[in-house]
Amino acid sequence: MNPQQLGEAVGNGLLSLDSRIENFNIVKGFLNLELKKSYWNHLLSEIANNESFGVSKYDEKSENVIIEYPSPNTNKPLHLGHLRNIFLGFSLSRILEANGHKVYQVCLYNDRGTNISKSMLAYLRSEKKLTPESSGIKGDKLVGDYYVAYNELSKKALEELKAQGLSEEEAKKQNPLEKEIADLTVRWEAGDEEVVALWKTMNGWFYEGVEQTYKMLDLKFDKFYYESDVYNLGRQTVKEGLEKGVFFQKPDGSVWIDLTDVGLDEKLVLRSNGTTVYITQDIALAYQKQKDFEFDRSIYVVGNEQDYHFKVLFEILRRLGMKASDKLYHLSYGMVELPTGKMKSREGTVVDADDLIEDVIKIAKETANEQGKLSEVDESKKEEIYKQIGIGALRYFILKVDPKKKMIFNPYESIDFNGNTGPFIQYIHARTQSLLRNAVQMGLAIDVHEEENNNYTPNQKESQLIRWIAQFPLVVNEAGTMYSPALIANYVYELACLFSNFYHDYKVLKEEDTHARQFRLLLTAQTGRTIQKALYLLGIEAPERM
RNA sequence: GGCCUCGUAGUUCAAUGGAUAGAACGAAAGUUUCCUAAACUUUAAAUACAGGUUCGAUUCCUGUCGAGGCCA
Repeated sequence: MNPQQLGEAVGNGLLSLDSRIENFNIVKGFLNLELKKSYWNHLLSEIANNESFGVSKYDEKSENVIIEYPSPNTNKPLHLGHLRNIFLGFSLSRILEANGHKVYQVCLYNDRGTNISKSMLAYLRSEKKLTPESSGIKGDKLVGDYYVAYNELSKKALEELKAQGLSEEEAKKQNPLEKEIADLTVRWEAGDEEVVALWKTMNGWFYEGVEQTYKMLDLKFDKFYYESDVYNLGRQTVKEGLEKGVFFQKPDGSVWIDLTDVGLDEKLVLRSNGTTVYITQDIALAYQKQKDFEFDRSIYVVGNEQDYHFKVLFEILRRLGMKASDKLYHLSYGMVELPTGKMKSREGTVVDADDLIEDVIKIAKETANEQGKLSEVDESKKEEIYKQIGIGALRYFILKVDPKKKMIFNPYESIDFNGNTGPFIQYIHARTQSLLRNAVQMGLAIDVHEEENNNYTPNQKESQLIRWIAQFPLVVNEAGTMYSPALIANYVYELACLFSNFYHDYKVLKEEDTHARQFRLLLTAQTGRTIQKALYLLGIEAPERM
């Protein structure tokens, strides 16, 4: 039997079995099925009558999912890279909820160590001893300023040493500031009151500042973890691991795990002096999270420069026999680079998160004013819409890219409001809402009953649109299993394009055939609803007008 | 040096191993007495290179070149 004959046979079989099929044809070894026109009316009504379309309910298949992001260091304010992290974590939380899971969002603050010591030292050395209150500077920015000040102090000290004839390396070794940092860190670990008090104060500034940024982005965490709480944990786990034979001890007393059989290395988990290392803390935190949330799945949103670290961590947890250790996932995303390359704080090329947010809102406002939009909306509402559009543009721009891939962001050009952008999709949504408002004014009600709509035969653009809307639940599912908000972004852009196309070619409210008008109103309502739901999953607001 | 990503129009991004590689920005031309022109319609423009597997490869494998990352 050749492909043509096989196709005929299968096609004829399906034709007799499924009443929804109108006809079929065979092209280049592909069997294409043509559905009956009435099928589309039926499908549209079904979607319209489904309250929870695209959203799964919590049931026996649902999981407790814990997702950790963006886990900043407390010595520097958030930048563009954190924004990608935040947008991904936030969107993925919503996507997993839509898949029926219970999602807990947590944030780990890396609040100790040499970085914050540097900011503290610069503060102690400064003459003015500025605080957020005295300076009016946002807390996280101020701590960051001190961090930068430290680097300048350090650079100056190095140059002085080099002027005395020391080599680069020797100067680094002898840098008195490095010793002071080490000293501060030791005093902090010993619980020195003065140091701990300053540490608390400066971290406090940071939290106050960064939480303003979180609020701007609608982030709400279920729990905050602090490195200072977990850094000393993990010894007990190491001990148990030794007893189980998962770890082994070297003659100097240090504890290791041998992962060479799975292509990784030998990894240190406890130093010979009994202090923990980074990964020991992560092991401890994993157990802490299990205790706190009894998760079935645990997701870490962390950049891809830590791929190796997470491979090792997950392998260790697996061997320790932690519950749900087969459901650990590192959502590894690529770096955000500038056209000039990587962001470097030393070269002052870091794009600050707050500044960027402020800029995009400003651009949204200017664009709206230029085009004379929103003239009939009152002032406070306008500001809210500018914010929704600006931040929507930023979120969409970053989320539409496959998380795994590194992306290039040009602060001056990337935020566009035309084309494949957040505002375009928001605009199409606003149009649907405008149509529906006008329909109400004209006294037209939308009828979702199938039999009413059956009197109309959808054209090709309409059936295409319905077909695409019907895909939505599948896409939500796919985005969840692939951990990829980009799939939702691509989906909703296509949806907006299809509607825009339909809207351009056909009248809705001015259509004289009442059956067609009713049908199109229902289609408009369902398109609007689906765009709104998809944007919600991306963390993007859908304004009623713009 | 070892390991891990990645390489698609001028630029930024798409494409479960499937049909003529799809958009957007930018470039060129056009659409407004018509439900929002942040829109719509045309045109030009791309799979780094060389092999292999397959009926079929942007996708999988090998090598070369190039970019980035992790480890020492």
